[in-house]
This record gives sequence, C-alpha cells and structure tokens, in this order.
Amino acid sequence: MGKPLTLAFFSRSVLEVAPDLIGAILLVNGVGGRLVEVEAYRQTDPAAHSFRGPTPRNAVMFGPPGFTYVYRSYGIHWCLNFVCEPKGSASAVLIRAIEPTAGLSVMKRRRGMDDERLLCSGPGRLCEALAITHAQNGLALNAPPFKLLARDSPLEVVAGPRIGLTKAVDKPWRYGLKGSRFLSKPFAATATRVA
DNA sequence: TGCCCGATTAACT
DNA sequence: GTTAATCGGGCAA
Repeated sequence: MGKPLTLAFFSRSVLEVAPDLIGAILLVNGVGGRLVEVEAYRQTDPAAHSFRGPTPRNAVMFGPPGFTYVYRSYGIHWCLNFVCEPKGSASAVLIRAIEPTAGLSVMKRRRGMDDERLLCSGPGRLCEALAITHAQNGLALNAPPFKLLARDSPLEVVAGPRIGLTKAVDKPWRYGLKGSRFLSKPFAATATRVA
C-alpha cells in the first residue's frame, strides 16, 4: 500500500503533480479507487477558473496546496480538484476518472447503475459515486473523510489535450494511465508517453 | 440587469 | 449527432 501524500507532494509544479497522481488511491469515507485520469490547470492558463482572479467560488484555489476545490459544472454536476503549488499560485488538478476498487456497492447505489466501467469515468460521475458536493469544498486531503495514497510501483502515463475546452486547447495537460478502460475518453495513439 | 457560455452527462433522434 | 437540464461568472448595456 502506498504512503499518504504529503504537503510537499502538492507544493510542486502542477505539471509535475498531475502525472504523479496517476495510480494514486483516493478514498472518501473508505469509498473510491485508483486515479487513472487527471488534468492540470494553472493561473496563467486562460482555461483555468483562477485566470481572472479570485471569486467566492474559486477562493480555495488561491489558498495553500493539499486542499480540495469543488465547483458546480453546467449547473448540474460537481467537479473535484486538488490545489497545488505554493499558496497564491492558484493552480489545481482536476480529477477526471477513477478505477473503482473500494465500496463498489455503495457507488453503484449512488450512481443508480451497475456498469463498473461507467461508475467513475468522468468528473461529474466520479463526484456522484464518491458523494462529493459543495460541502467538501476547501477540505484538507490528508485528513478524514479523505485518504490519498501514493502509487507504490511505476506505471506508464500518457498525456494529451484537455477535454471540453475552447481556450488553450493546444496544451497537453491531460494525463492518464496508459491502456486503462476506465478513462472518460481514450488517449490518441500518438499521445506522448510521460513516465 | 440581462444574456451568453462553460473543466458535463444522459437521453433522445 | 443533437439537446435539455440548470447555475455562476463575465461582459455589455
């Protein structure tokens, strides 16, 4: 089993943290699985919520690393982010997909479906399965209800363009576990191998 | 104040 | 492939 992720882990560049999160275990009240897809967002990035400065919604992005940033997407879904880099950098990693491994029956009930491949394969789906809402915004990742453990063995990470954006579409800041069937979308065959 | 759009998803045709 | 559901931010008026 991997070691708990530390403040130092999240204090690095978001472009280093994001690929290193692939393969880590995320549990919320004991329910969750292995991270297989994430995206990086930085304050200088026109696609980031923090690009235009602090607002009540994105305030925790401007706080210290190692905390959650949860926001409502399209007025319907919730999306989970991990704040990275020193306080004020306003960078974060969007958690896009998980390979469900713990609490399968709980997640299936919350999602109202049985297909394990679709349980957590998307930012909105993952939050529904883990019961993430606005109530979890701004919480520390190294304390309950969260448990976050580093991957304990090397694996292949691929990178490609982020999904659902109209700005900065050229930035290859989406990272995934190569070959995973739990990705929200497959990576192009030409996707760069990262680690 | 009002209008448009988005780090989405599921249920349509 | 298209569309509705639905809410906060940005920008024009």
